Amino acid sequence: MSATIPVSVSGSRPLSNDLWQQYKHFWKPLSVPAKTLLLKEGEVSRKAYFIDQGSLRIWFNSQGKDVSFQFFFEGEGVSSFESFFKSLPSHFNIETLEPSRLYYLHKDDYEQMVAEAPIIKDVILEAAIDRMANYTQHFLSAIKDTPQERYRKLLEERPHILQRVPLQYIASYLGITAVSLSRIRNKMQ
Amino acid sequence: MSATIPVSVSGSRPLSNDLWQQYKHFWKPLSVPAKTLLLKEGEVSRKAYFIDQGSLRIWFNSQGKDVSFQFFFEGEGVSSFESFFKSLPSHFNIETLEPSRLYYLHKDDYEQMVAEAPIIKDVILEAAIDRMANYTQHFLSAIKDTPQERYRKLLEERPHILQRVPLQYIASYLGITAVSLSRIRNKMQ
DNA sequence: TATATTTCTTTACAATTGTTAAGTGGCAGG
DNA sequence: CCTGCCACTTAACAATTGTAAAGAAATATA
Repeated sequence: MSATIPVSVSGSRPLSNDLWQQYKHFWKPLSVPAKTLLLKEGEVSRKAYFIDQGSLRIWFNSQGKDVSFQFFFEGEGVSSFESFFKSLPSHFNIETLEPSRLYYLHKDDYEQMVAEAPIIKDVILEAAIDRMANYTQHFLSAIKDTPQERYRKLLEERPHILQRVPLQYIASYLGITAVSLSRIRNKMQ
Repeated sequence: MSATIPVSVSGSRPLSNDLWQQYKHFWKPLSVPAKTLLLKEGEVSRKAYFIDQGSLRIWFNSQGKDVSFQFFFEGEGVSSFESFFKSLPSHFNIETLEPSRLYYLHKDDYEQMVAEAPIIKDVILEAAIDRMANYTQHFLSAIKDTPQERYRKLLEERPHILQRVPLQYIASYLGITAVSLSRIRNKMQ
């Protein structure tokens, strides 16, 4: 495994530690082509993923429209947090953007892991709080910034996204149409 | 105390249980007038609040503009989650909208509580995941719905907000100006 | 390489929103 | 009762965005 298994299971930065190393054998390798659906809207998530190579996106269907919600790359963990931890139907689809080499943790193995080492829950709680802070920032940006500002911030803070994610997905992520994003890009020369 | 101390400490529905009842003496009563600042942007939160009577809002300053982020009412817990649990400077202000009767839990007492009953962390984790699901829905609505639709949903799902929160605050919460909200309201007769 | 398919850009027009400023109504304090 | 303050509405105009359709560019597939 070239990247380190992260503490987070839903998109936070990777954060290795002894505890996690101890249980990394629970993570199983998986290689999939682009556009592979790893989790389908409405299904209960039984797996948390870690990206060794490639990229994923989380999206959902809104009145026939494909709306991207978040993008993930090497070294990041991905899951439908609420679905995985609470065994509820997922509101989202999880799909590969590129051919990807992944590791996944099955819910049964996760259960065994926390049964053996309950302290792992602290790690999960911290990850959940981090995730929440992240979503909060997303939401705040959506209500306080214009689409131009959101695009400019994305360009500054996560330029790699622009190089690896189709613009139509980025447009829906910014809450605008592909046409409007194209105009914004044109205006910024 | 007329309302039950909730499991959540950041806005989820109240959810009493034996465990929580056992520690409810840690919560101290506090009565404050309207527009009282309970937590200031940049400060580290040392208290989590529970609303017995009245209402609160979380807001922040964005380039001189007052942007409301969330509203809370009787029976709800309120805190700057990340600030309280991770002792980081808060990104938000917490302020009363109306004269309010509150209960608060000091961070020191919270520490003692989880030291005595570590299982309370499970409850916190669940609350955190609930919060996250909530923020997620907020964000999704912000990128997929028009301001009209968001206003219509607010009217349907949380009509009490319209009756107790000034429209200017609701406008910023919806990501639009007070003028635009007024037009939308007018258009919907 | 050639062709097909997908992605992105451009255009024109309608609809929505922001901005600024003026006007209306309610409410509290003197 | 009056005055001032605050919240909300309305108006006019500029700017932005959505929609639909056509065209250009890039990518995939044979």
